[in-house]
Amino acid sequence: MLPNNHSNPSDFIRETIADDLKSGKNESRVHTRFPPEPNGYLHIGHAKSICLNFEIARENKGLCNLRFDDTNPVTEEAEYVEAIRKDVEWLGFQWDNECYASDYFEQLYDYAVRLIKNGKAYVCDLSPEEVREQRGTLTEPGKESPYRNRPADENFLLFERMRAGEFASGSRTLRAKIDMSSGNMNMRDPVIYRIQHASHHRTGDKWCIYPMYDFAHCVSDSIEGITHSLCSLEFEDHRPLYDWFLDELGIHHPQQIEFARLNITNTVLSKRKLIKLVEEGHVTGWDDPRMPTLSGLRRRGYTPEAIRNFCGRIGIAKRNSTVDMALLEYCIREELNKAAPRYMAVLNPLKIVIENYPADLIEEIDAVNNPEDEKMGIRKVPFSREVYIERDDFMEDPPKKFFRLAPGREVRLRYAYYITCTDVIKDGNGEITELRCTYDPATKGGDSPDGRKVKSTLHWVSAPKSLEAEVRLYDHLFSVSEPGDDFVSQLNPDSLITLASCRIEPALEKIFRCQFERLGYFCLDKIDSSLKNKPVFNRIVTLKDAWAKIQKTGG
RNA sequence: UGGGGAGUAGUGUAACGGUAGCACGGCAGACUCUGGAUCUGCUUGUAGGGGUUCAAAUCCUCUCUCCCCAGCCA
Repeated sequence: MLPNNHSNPSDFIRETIADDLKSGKNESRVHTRFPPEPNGYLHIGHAKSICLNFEIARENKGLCNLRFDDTNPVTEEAEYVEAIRKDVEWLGFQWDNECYASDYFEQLYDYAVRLIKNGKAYVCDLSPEEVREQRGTLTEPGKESPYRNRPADENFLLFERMRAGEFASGSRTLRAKIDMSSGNMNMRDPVIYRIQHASHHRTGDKWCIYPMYDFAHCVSDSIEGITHSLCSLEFEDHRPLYDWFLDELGIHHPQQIEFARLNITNTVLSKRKLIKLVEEGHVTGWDDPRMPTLSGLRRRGYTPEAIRNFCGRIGIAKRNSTVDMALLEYCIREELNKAAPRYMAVLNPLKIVIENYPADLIEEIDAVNNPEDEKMGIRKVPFSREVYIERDDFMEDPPKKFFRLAPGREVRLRYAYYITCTDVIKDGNGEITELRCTYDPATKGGDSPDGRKVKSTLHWVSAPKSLEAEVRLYDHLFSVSEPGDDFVSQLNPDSLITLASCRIEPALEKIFRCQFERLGYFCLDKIDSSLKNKPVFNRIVTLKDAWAKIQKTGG
C-alpha cells in the first residue's frame, strides 16, 4: 500500500546492519534498544528513534529492548517511566525486554572495581570546580589530577567507602584514567561514578553512588547483548569512550552508530525547551494538543499510523536538518482522508431563514459518510426552515474569486437543497444577524433536475436540531519556522482559538475522530468534554484551503 | 586557533565511477455536491577551485560554510 520509498526503507544504518549480517558478525543477530531517560515525556523526535530501533529489529527478525537509562536519581521519576511505556505502546511497538540501567547497578559496580584493579580508574578527591579548572579548554590540554596515581588498593578501598556512604555528595568521584591531553574532551579522565545521597525511584536508598551515562550506557548495551546501539549525533565524540570502556573490560562490544535527530519547523523538540513551556505555563501541560509530545499529538487527534508513516518518510542520515511541519500534516491528512467519516459542523454560525420552507417540517436528508469509501455508508441529517451556515461562507459584497453565498446568489446546501439569498438582516451596529433565503424544492438531495450549476456547496446544520459544542482551532505553536534561544517570545499568539458556541449535527454526539466537511479533521477531547459536560473538539489539521490561500496572497 | 561530524531543488531524502530521482511544498490546468480528494503538467539542485578518468554528486586535493564537545546531565 505504501509507496516504495518507505515500504522498503533503506539508509546507511540499515546498510551497515545488512553488511554485518552478511559477514556473520554477532552470530548474525540483530538486537537494538530504545533507551530513554525517564526525566520527561517522549516527543516526536523520540518517535523517529523508536521507529528506527523497533523496525530494524523487526525487519531482521531481531529483538528490541526498552531500556530506561535511569542513572540520575535527582531528575528522574516513576511517573515518566509510566508515560514512556504508554507512549511507546501507543505508537504501536512491543518491546522484547523491559530493562533498567538501575537493575545493573551491582554489575556496574563490579566492572568499575575491575577497572580500578587494572589501574584504569582512580578515586579523585577534587571538587567539581577543581575538576572543571583542570580539564583544560578546547585548545589547551588539561592537567592531571594529583590523585591520578593513587595505588589500586587505595582506590579500591576508597571506592568501597564511597559506596558505603562515608563521604558527602560531590566530594569524590571515580574517574577513568585515560588522557588529560586528548583533543576529545570526553577522554580527559571522565567521571565514571559520582556520590549523590539521593533516593532513586527504583532502588530507593540502596545506593549513594551512581554511574555516569558514558559508563552505564555502553555496559548496559553490552549486558543486554545489544548488537547495534543507535543514538544521535551529539554522541559521536563519546564513541571513543564507549569503545574504551568495553575494550578495557573485555566484554561484548556493540557498535554505536549515530544519526541526526529530528527537527521540525514551527515547534521545538528539545526536552529543555519543552519543560520550560510546561513549567512556565505557556501550554496547559505535556499533553497540550499544541505540544509535539506523543501525548500532545495523541490528544490533538494524531494517529500512531500517521506518525510512523512520517518517521518513515523523513529518512535517516547524518546531516542536521529541519523537516517541514507540512509533511507531518500531509501524513495525517493522507490517512484521515481515507479513513475518517465526514460530518457537518458550523464553527461560526450565521442563521438562515428559508422563507418558503414549511415552519414545522423537519426532513431527514441522506448524507454520505465518506466519499472515499462507499462501505462507510450513509446517515440521516435533519433539515429545517432555519439552518446555520458558516459566517465566512457569506459576503455581502463578494470579491471576484469568492464563490460562496452572496445577495441574489444561488448555492447548494450539501446533500439538501439549492438556496438563494434574498435579504440580509442587520442589527443596529450594522452586524449581519441573519439571512433570508428561498429554496428550490426540486433540488432535493442537492441536484437540480434542469441541470443548472452552482459554483459552491456549503455545509450547514439545522438550527433547532443541532447541538452546541466547543471547538478548538490549533495552529503552529511558534510563529517562526525555526525558533531560537528566545523561543518563548516567538510563541504564536494564535496557536489556540477557542470557539465556545459551535453547532454540530446530532450524529456527531458519539464520534471520536472525523472530518468536519470543508473545515478539517477534528478529534473529541475526552478529558475536557466530560469536564465541561458538552462535546469539545480539537482540530487536528485543516483541510487544504484554496480560498484561504487566495485571501492570504491578496489574490 | 584542539577533537569529532556534515554540505544534493524551498524542505527532507536517493543515486555507492555511467541518464541527478522520489516525497512534501509551490505554481498552472482538468475534474468535482467538500475551494477537500483525485489526475496532469511545470518550476528549482550536487558549497567553491583545481586534478584523476572516455565518464565524477561519487575518487584525490585545496578552500569555504554549518553543526557538536570544556555537567559529578543524558
